[in-house]
Amino acid sequence: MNIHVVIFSLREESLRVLLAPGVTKRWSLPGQPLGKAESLEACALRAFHQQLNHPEVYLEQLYTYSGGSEAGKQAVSVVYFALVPADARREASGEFRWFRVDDLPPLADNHAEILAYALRRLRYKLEYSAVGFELLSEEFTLSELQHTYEVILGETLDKRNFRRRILQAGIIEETNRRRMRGEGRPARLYRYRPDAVAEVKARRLFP
Amino acid sequence: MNIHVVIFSLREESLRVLLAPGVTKRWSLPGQPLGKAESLEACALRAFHQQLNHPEVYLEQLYTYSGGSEAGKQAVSVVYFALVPADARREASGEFRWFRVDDLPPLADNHAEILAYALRRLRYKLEYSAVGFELLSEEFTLSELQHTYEVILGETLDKRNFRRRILQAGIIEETNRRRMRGEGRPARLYRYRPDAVAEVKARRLFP
DNA sequence: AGAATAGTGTCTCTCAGACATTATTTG
DNA sequence: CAAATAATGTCTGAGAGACACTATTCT
Repeated sequence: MNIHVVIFSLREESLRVLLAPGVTKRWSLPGQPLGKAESLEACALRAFHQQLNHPEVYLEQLYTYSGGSEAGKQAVSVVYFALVPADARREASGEFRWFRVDDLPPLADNHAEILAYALRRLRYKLEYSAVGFELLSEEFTLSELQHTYEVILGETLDKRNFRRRILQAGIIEETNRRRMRGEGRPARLYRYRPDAVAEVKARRLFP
Repeated sequence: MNIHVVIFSLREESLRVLLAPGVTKRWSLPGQPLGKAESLEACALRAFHQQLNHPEVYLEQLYTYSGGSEAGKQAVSVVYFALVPADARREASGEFRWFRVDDLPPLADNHAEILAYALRRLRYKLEYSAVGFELLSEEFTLSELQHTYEVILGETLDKRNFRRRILQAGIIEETNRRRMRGEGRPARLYRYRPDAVAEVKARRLFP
């Protein structure tokens, strides 16, 4: 009875997933055995923190698989997926690596299948929920948000339509601050509306 | 490590769920312990067939819960939900009962929470997939299908809009047969398009 | 003929998608 | 003033929802 975590983040202009090296040449999803009297969520958090030293995580149960590895003994694995902001760079262990989701190494067991499903679900959720924000820091520009969507969906979006839709969805609000990057006109910073954040958090571990 | 199944069906004009009597006065979802080297799907089917002797089932993994019962030992439960056609009346065991989802008895453990979630998911899926057909027999009239939707969603729908949408979704097709009930004009019978059924089945155990 | 149920078409309004120009800042 | 990026509005077509009458069968 194990927990595995699919950890997604945006690094260097692409969507990436965190993998740990296996005993053979295959990589695998970070995982932990479920402790006695430990909840699934607690164990998933533990598996996450084993790799990344970041307090804020979006964590959601994905699917439960059976028969992943040996045929002799029952191997049940509950898989979660996690989203971390791009600025969460404080890595803990040194053995894992971030891989682009479109350029993966050979994977152990059925982890390729799991990852494909996690990616499908992430793309799907992006369209009907506010999950995209979980990959950005607390304040962000609309261009950054749009770029996040484009990277995950793998397609370009129209700037005006994107802004119209995201604004009238009512989940983000303006701040008075701007991002001065020195190049071009400074962009206004936005953040999630606190009550929208609350809604999302309420659904977090229990979709 | 147990499997539980939320079994929905339409009986007597309402959506119902199959429950088994517990040791106390509380009822519970049908369940089975996961056998060594048994897959989750196989065990869910077993739990289903323990109650109902019906070959065709729509079965889908719902969620995995931990810590349901005792605090001392780990209690993990993988929950599936099942849909059976209204004409599947061949019950096996005699102890369970069909309860209306809007009039439930006291339930054991966290089964009320599970059931509420299963119902939410059923309603939600109804809107974007062809899941409604799983509750009807192979051939059905559009009025029967609409009635199914109305009972599950708990609201009435416009007849013309319903027919337009369901027909142009392209998942059902006419047959040459009609349902003669003796009252009123006979209704044309429809069935799922075989290839559309294939699509749905392919996604069945792996949403 | 009457009761019962099946079956059908139109209009309006909202939302999604295509599309180009102006505005603000730095060097 | 040139370069870079941010910000903004309109038109068109498709789909959703409101809405009432005709058709077929049985007794």
